[in-house]
Amino acid sequence: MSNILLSEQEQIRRQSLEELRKAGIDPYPAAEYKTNVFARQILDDFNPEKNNFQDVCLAGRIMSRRIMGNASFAELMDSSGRIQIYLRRDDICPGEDKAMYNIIFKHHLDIGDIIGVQGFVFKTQMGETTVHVKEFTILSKCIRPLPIVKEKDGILFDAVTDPEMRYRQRYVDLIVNPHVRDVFRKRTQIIQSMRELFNSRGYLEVETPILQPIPGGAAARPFKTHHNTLDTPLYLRIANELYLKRLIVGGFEGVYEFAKDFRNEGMDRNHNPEFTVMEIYIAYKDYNWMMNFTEEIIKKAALDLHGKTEIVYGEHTINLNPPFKRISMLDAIKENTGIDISGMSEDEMRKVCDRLNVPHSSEMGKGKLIDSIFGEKCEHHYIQPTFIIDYPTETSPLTKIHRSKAGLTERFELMINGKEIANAYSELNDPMDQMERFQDQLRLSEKGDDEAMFIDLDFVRALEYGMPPTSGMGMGIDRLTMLLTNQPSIQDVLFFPQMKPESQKSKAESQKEEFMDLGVPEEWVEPLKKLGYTTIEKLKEVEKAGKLANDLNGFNKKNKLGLNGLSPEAVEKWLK
RNA sequence: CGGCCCGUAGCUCAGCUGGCAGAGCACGUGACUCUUAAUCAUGGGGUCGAGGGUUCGAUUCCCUCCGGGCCGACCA
Repeated sequence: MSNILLSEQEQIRRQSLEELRKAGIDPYPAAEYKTNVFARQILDDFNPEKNNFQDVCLAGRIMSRRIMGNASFAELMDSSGRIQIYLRRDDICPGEDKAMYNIIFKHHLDIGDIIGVQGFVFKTQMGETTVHVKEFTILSKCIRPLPIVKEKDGILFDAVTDPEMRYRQRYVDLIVNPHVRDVFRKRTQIIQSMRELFNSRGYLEVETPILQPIPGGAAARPFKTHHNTLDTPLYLRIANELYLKRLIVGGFEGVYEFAKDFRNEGMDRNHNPEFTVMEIYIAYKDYNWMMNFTEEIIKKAALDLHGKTEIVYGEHTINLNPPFKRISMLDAIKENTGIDISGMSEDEMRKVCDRLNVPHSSEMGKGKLIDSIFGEKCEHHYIQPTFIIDYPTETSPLTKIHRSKAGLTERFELMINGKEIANAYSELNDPMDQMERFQDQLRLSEKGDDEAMFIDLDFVRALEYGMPPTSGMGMGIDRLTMLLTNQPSIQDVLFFPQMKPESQKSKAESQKEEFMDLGVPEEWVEPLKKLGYTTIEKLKEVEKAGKLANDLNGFNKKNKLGLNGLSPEAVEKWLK
């Protein structure tokens, strides 16, 4: 009875559903439907001279229909693509009873329904490879109208473009925008490509805690939650770095994890509160080795995806063929600003910041100032893949001190298209140095730096048992996927990007129970609301009960609700 | 958090200085046995995001709120 709040098209589809049931057809059958082919295989391999595909069975969603009296064409979309199907009344209904075609197919099937078809493949006069259907089976009825997207030669007409619909109802986006499915297939291919490489080297894929008592391994604000039984706070991980290094201490030589991390910070085209990072740690290696390995990972992913290392992103063509440019952070600053800041004091650096219009504040040390200059003046210039190496110690508390350059660490970030794709170190394995660095972080935190790292004493304890020299690297899978699939926003490479919750009802609308308290029968509440009486206040403003009763009875008749008529006296009682 | 923009039929979008809410596709009915953005005829479908204000009259002007986008700030 809630049907009256549905759109006309939804009501019609629900009626079709009932008609199917009345005709003895289950619109949601339970049985397995055995198919023997996908649309793509037919389109690729059908050859009229070979006369192949003469007994095919496939299943998919009806995406368009062209009915011409006693014959019809439609398009069926399965996971592999779209193929045209052809139905003739006298094939579907060989006997006297033509209902299966005339009634069921023509009137009770809609765009969006999922059906199975069995028949043979042929080419139409227009040369279109088509399945001539001898029998069809309804597999699932679609009772909500699908946005209609027409297609001609790969061009979409009236495509669904509203970002809100695309992200909130990704299932609709995936149905009507075929290229979207491709992006997500490629995302999985990228991960597979990396996993293959790591497994071929004998590295172990592992899982580490998402709920952590101390959110370590990065500088970021965490999501906080609470465990009832332990009565203790827990945090969603901002990184898995410290746990993976514990495993290296434990004796594994190479470990990696594709990890969901969570950061309670802003959202924009490059940031989502939850995101995926691949982190890998390999014993007895240093960051120089890791640069070579990173080149190999990126190159392989590009080749596995595109068969070449040259990719297009927006207006740029980017070449992912190694070797990538390597430049130290200080040289990068010199390259982009013409200023050599090496050996400068903190005060001198502040003057440089002022000259370059780089914002800075009093609690920033030399490291942060360098970081800031690089971020403002250099980072976005590195379109072609570039390793920025040797970062200041202050901003790299988990990284080994540089073997030869004072004040710096053995760290690199890989920049592509002006954005960080990967971050790696020669891992700090000196437990006493690590403890001091944590204490430095604590001092920063006390000064008000809310992104300073927490101290993880158990991690220091692990290092005290001895961690082999190790190099580790983290790579942003979402950003890498954006890059390799030419997508401008992180929302386009996440199936379900974070959105504000949809508000269900406007607060102004009165609840059903409030109307029923006034004596309105339950089944009349929705007709009342549909007529504009959305609140009990509006109902009480009504002066002529007779007219309202008349309106309601008229609505009842017009929409064929089949409700018992209302008397003016009954309506009069609601208004008191 | 700040600036700009958007929200009208299932979808894509028009709607001028305020005056009866529109188109294409989709949907209903009818015709049509090789169509392909099928075609032809015909019909129905709207809380103009929500609430308030100004006005004789608001989809249109003003305010508040909700949702979304872009840019910036902050943040990896």
